[in-house]
Amino acid sequence: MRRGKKWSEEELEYLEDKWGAVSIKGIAKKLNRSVNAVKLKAQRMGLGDARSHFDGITVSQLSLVLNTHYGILKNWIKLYDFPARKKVFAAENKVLVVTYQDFWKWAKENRHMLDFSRFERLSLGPEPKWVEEKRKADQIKKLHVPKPHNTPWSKDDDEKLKWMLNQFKYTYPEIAEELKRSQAAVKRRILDLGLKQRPIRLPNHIKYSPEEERLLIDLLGKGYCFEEIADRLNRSALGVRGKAERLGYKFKNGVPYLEKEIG
DNA sequence: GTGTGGCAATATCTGTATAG
DNA sequence: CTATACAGATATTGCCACAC
Repeated sequence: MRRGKKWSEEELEYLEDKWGAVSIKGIAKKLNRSVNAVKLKAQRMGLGDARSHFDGITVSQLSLVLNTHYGILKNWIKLYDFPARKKVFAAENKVLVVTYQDFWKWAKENRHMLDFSRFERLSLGPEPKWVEEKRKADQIKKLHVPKPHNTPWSKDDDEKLKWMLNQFKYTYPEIAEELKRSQAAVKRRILDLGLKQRPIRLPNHIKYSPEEERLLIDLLGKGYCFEEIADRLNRSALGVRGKAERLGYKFKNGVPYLEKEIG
């Protein structure tokens, strides 16, 4: 003869999902059961220790693994739906965490935001298949644009830029490669320095063949940088970017998407 | 159509600080 | 030592205009 309520499917699911993520007290309250009843059920389900059950990482630790900054992850949470949530471990403190599963799901959609060359493979658990190619793309990007983001322009950099412009024989790809920055960065710097000279333009009457368009779309989706795609198409990164726009792509923090696609 | 001009907006990064 | 907050500086991105 049982005295307790029978556990519904929904309740069991909830328990399994929140075990280790929400305090036992919280689960008990939500399910309108006693703390003991919840503990007992979890034990019988073989869920194990709530604390070690968590298959994820704190956001703070993740920022270290990714070799970025805590503030950047906070920005991703705020603006890009990074799937972090508050979790109570041992004490009262709530800490931002993300499960590996949630992380990889988000990472797939936002792969362009992540630089996989910054961390060793498998340091965040088993990696989905697409990661291998993205990491390769990121390593290639580093060859095109070796200077880390926000690297200040030195006097020498600026002088070299001016000198090259004054030769009136260098293109964006050539100047960017020499300065180890993206072509877009070079373009912006020319503007900021108030220079009147411009790199010589590449021919602008070469139509993209269907194969070229397909390659562009493919590489863009896989996360290759514009410089690499441009090299393969024998064009400029600026041009490839423009073509991507004409193909209907929009960009949000480097992540390409098509307007008509919903979700 | 294609590559690029121009510029506002914003992400990244550094540094400092606080609390547990 | 870990987790978090926040501000300032500036390098880079998003977007659309525009000349060929």
